Amino acid sequence: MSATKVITRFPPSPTGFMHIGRARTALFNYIFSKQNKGEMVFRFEDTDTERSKKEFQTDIIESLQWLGISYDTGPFWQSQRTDIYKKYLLKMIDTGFAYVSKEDPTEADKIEGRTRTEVIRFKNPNKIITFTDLIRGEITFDTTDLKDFIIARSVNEPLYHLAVVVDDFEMGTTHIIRGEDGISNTPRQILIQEAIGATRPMYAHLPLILAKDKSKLSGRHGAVSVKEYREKGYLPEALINYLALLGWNPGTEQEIFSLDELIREFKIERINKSGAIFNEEKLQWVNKEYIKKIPLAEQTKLLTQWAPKLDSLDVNTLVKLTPLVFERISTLGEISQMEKDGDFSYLQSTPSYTFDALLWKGKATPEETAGYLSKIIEILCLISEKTFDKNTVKEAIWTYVESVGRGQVLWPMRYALSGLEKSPDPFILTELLGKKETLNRLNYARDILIKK
RNA sequence: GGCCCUAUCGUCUAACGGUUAGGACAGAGCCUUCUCAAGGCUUAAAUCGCGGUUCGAUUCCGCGUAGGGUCACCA
Repeated sequence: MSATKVITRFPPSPTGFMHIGRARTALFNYIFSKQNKGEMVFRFEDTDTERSKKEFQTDIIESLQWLGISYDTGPFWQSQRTDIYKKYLLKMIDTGFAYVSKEDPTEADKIEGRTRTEVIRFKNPNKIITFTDLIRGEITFDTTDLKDFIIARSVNEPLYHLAVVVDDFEMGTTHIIRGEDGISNTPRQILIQEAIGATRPMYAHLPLILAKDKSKLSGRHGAVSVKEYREKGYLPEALINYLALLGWNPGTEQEIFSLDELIREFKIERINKSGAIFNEEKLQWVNKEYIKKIPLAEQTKLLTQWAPKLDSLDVNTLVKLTPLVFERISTLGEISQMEKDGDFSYLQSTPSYTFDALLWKGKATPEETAGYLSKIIEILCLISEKTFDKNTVKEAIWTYVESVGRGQVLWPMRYALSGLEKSPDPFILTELLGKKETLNRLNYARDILIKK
């Protein structure tokens, strides 16, 4: 065991919403630091003042919070650290590791009427760099290809590579865990490290999260931001769980992990090397696993939150309705969809329909069906209001139902109560509606059949 | 194109060099069932190709091929 404390970092640039790839990177950094009793630094890489937006900063911070990923130090803003970078730039120029280079104005400069013709370039020693990646092993580059790359526009305007290396050094970063797209940045950064006398951190490059077509996941592939998944009604625990499983597994058959379990089980060397396609169907399944585990009281709260119109129902009905809804959904957003589709309509108002919908598979005649309903009504009338629940109702009518055929009776009964092709079973419906309303609806249905 | 990375079912993946190549999601079928769910059972589905190394390659090596990443005065 090394005596050095593990320090990881999460350094987003606030140039876009927190997307799921970024969230997974944050997650792995978080898990790794936690399991090593280390710390995670959070900083905004906002040296690109043109593209950095406050809105994105807010979204990133909120997403992190929602996911339950905390940091120990920060946030820092690179835009507030120019003095520090300047110090290093000056020193690098002084020691010959960097130089001010005369440039022809770029196209962009010409268009925007700028006349600046100097930048700061890194004096490339043109050497072979080999570094060890915790996930991929040794990776070698010939830095000659990099030429004398630009590290700052001026001493007051540092660019990404310089700022990153200085920050990671100053902040004591021991492990850089980032996406695979960072591999090709590594040799440049190591060169700068060597120039400023920084120690080389450990590297771990995560496989990328891919879209269905195996390309890098981006906006054009539909939902990619944490925010969107939040709005669709995914639980943070589920998203975390799924993201952790993308590129990592414990080697056992366990698939459901709390954040604490992840911190316990995670082994960085068990991370895969190849990119993984983001599969929302599997995410849905994971989400369902978590939704099932929510305590009833909390589920009921979520129910009215996602289907506000249900708020008019009494608490008792809501509590009974909750499990019926939750066994049918995999995201909370589906509750809103159900409300929109009218799946709860029968609870708010008397359904209307025509007589033929009441006939079981169209096989029973209206007369027969009216007879079945009459019999059911007759039996239900005998049950006292106090004991009127799904079990009592079922016991009371079951013998009769069996004698004439389940579908013959139960279909019209259920349809009469809900007015829906698909709904919970007729017994729970009677309980939900209560004796009085149940009889009203059954009578209404029978009347329709008779009038026919 | 240069450089770098990667390659097991449709997808996520498991497999000290020796397994009937395992699991999960999705799919199909069956059971349960008045409907929709839920649940249970069953099933189909993969080692990119060619050479090596080895008694034996999914596993190690090489070469192909394919995919991806990266090549900014963005991060």
